[in-house]
Amino acid sequence: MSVRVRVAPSPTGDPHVGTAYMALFDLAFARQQGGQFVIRIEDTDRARLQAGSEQQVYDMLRWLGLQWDEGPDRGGPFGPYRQSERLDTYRPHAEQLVADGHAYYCWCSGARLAAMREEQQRAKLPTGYDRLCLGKTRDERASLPGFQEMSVIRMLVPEDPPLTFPDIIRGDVSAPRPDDQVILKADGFPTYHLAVVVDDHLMGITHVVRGEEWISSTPKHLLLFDWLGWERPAFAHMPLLRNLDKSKISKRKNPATRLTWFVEQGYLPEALLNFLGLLGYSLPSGEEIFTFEEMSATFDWSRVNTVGPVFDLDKLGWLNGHYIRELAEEDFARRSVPHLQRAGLLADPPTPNDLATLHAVVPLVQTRIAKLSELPDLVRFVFVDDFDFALDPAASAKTMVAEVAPWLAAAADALEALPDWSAIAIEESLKSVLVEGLGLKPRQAFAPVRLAVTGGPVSPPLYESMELLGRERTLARLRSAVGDIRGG
RNA sequence: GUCCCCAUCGUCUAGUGGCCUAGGACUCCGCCCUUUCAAGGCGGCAGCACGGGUUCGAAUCCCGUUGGGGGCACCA
Repeated sequence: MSVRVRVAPSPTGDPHVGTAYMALFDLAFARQQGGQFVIRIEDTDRARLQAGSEQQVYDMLRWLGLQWDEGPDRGGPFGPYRQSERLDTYRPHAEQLVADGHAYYCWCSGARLAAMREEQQRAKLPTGYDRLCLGKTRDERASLPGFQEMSVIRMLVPEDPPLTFPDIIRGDVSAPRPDDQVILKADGFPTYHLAVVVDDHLMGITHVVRGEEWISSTPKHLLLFDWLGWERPAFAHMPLLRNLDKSKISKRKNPATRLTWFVEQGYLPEALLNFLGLLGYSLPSGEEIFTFEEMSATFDWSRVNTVGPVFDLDKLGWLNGHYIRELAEEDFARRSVPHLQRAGLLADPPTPNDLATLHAVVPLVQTRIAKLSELPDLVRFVFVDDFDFALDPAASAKTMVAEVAPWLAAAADALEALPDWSAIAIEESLKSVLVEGLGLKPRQAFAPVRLAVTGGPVSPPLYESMELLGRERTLARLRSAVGDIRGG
């Protein structure tokens, strides 16, 4: 039997990094086994549904290069792949379970259930449905308090349900005894528990890969598989990604939860994918920088950890810097464009002139950033004309003191007379004037020059920057700095 | 509260009873390179939560304690 795995996101907002994490492991396994990877959209919660979210899921997985074989957008032999389009599929199974005595109708109102739960918690009892509706007809129930017209269907959990199961990652795992879980809601939609079991079976899913948070509801699923006479799939409960404080990764505590955030920040998809592969996992070779293909080729469930890894942005930044440095220059330039546009340094579409500037500046900055969003600050000086060293007030207060004015003036004079405007010529000229001529230390001499020309104490290499900037703009900035210092 | 899962440097991890005086990576710190900042090279700080067993031998196996996490919905 061919391996079939799925990722089953809920379209309730920005696509979650956890979805990508599961998808990566799903796909690594599926590709290695020559199996299929399926996307199923779990949109059974109408209240939390968000328009556009489903499309974002596709966009993000595609951005990461995680290609699926079947899904709502591309079809497949087991469709539809959107649960809202499979409503007719779930109800008969729920009704069958009622007919078989494994489930029952319940008319308890939300208010009654909430009150019951509160009572149980106050009395320090385990929470769970009290079976008020069990064995009653609608009419019998209607005369009791806390009744509502629309019924739900609940599982009738037996005294000794199966509580242990083999987990591919963890070995034999046991989980708590479930209560009489609702499987079909009053609005006719299935809950996750029914839908996941029915769909996983009908779609031929062989390995259920999901977060650790699902361990405790697995007995419900086991029961459903058994009642319906279906073979249980294998389960792999992945560790949960964590915030810095070790809690389950969440939007509130961690910006790195939304996949779109990584795009905005200028992380490269290959870096993020590599990083996710490093969380809770390692290659047999010990190699930390690897491609999806390398991960997939050696993939082994026994190498997946049971400990939830903290999502550490420092390491991602290092990896991202590595991948940025690996980029061909033109690729790097191309990927930089949106970030420069967002910063207002580039028009959309960019002018040919700006594009030429971009390509010229790329080699100067490629080793200097960890993510593409750091780019604008580094190259602003070459794109913007009305420029002024006071951009960095702290640095300029410290560096642009009265005694440096003559240095800058001397530098400007020398550069004005320079026959050949090249980085090498600029370097020689400046060194001879400032270091040999005025007897300054290089450090001393070049700090104000850098500040005047690039606007910051940190910049791409100075001579190359000046060459790129051109003689006129370089001289103008040096002279303007001299004027500013002398003018107070 | 209750049930379940988990426990190696700050973080990600290697480690499946002797190869461990616990290895690598990120971060941090130093040095080299250098006009700044990076990149790169070299080096350093830092860990088996604790207590009992089992064993000739335990980071590795067992029990307990402590700590952390997750579940306990007509959300997934």
